[in-house]
Amino acid sequence: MTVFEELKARGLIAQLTDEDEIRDLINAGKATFYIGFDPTADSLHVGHFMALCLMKRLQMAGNRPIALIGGGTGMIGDPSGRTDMRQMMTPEIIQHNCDCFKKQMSKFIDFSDDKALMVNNADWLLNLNYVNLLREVGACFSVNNMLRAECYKQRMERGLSFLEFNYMIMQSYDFYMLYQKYGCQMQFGGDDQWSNMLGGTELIRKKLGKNAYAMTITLLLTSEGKKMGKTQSGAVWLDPDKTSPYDFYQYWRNIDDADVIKCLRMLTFIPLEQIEEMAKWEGSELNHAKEILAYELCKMIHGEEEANKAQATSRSLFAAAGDSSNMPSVQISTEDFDNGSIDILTLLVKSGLCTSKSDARRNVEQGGIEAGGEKVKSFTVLFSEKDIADGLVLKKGKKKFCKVTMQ
RNA sequence: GGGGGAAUUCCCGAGUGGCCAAAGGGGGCAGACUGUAAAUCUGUUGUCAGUGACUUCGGUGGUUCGAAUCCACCUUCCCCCA
Repeated sequence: MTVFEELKARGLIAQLTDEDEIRDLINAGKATFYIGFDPTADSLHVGHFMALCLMKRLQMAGNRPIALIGGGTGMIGDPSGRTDMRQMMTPEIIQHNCDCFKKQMSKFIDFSDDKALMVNNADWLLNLNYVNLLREVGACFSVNNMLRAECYKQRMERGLSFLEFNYMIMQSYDFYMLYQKYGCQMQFGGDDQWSNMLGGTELIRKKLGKNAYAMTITLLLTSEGKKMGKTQSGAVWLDPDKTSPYDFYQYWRNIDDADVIKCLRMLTFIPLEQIEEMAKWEGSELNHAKEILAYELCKMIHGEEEANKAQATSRSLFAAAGDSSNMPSVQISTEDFDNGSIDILTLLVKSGLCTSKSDARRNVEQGGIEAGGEKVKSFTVLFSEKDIADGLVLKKGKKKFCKVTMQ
């Protein structure tokens, strides 16, 4: 199976400018392509992961990826897929985020011997001269067309600043530069990037008279049409300090039945034949597929060791056997005790399971709290240092655990 | 540059002097049922020393016994005209 066929079979491809050309280029394994990443946070998240996977798959087929960090475009902010204006970020934050991205990506993509490149568009965007830029590429963009683009249309109702309107031009300019500097013929990205990417291929055609191609990856949506990788508390991060390997594992372990197979196909490197086997599983059997998904992804991001730990912890907590050594934990010190004891509400807040004492009280009242395997019946229950010395396991609801230990 | 409108709790959105910690919906959390799923039903959803107190309705002042609600100024956003 060729790379292209595989991408297609996995359902990764959303739109392409020219299917035949792109297929031949990437199957030949000699192409240079790029994917851009805007430094909107100090860690990559699940949304970026799809793009990283695509890079890896293509790299394994011999192609050369360029990871473009948007140090320059980040100064503007992409309006695509947004209903409100992005908050402007300071140059310092952007720089910091760029550095973080770099670190995470190097773990995943092989950048040795120029097998992949990492460049920052700040290198050329920040020094652009306004009038020169307008004269150089301004004539190649039709405002009429731009306004027709889906990503701007959505914003016509709520307002779009000139700053953000220029984002497409900056991104197109990137492609134009990369084409000239590195012979980069293709740009890949999320499906919400489609119009920005077309801007680039158009620009290259108009300025250089050359063909360049664009392909978008299917956005990973849940069966309910929401973006995957978002939780109530925000994105699911790849940085273990922001989303612990255990939480990362649990996110996938708890995924909807309807989404498991899709995720296995799109996110893992498990051979398609095996995935098709799993697709036949039904009912509670699917639970096993979820475990596989969670383990595989955890292994890819955090390494085999962490994946094993996360799985062991998860199994032990839910199967009530094995060790609890890797569940989320907090340490408290003697100072947290009042007269040698600490109450359950304080403990719940300290553990991070509850956001406030009111919240903790409500959870206790509703019977949602267990401590050391026993349901907490009253919010006045006290614990001594001795109770906690060996590690007290708190449980909120069915799935949230935290082990409290003494410092 | 001129004119008009808006800002309410996590989000949407009601509230136009006391009955407002603020309707309704969404989301979240918890309980029941389950497969660590979905759907459904129930409860809950500002904080704290919980039958009470305290802080919240863009900001700052003011009127009033009493303000999310009235007045002034400011900030931000949207719409129409140029």
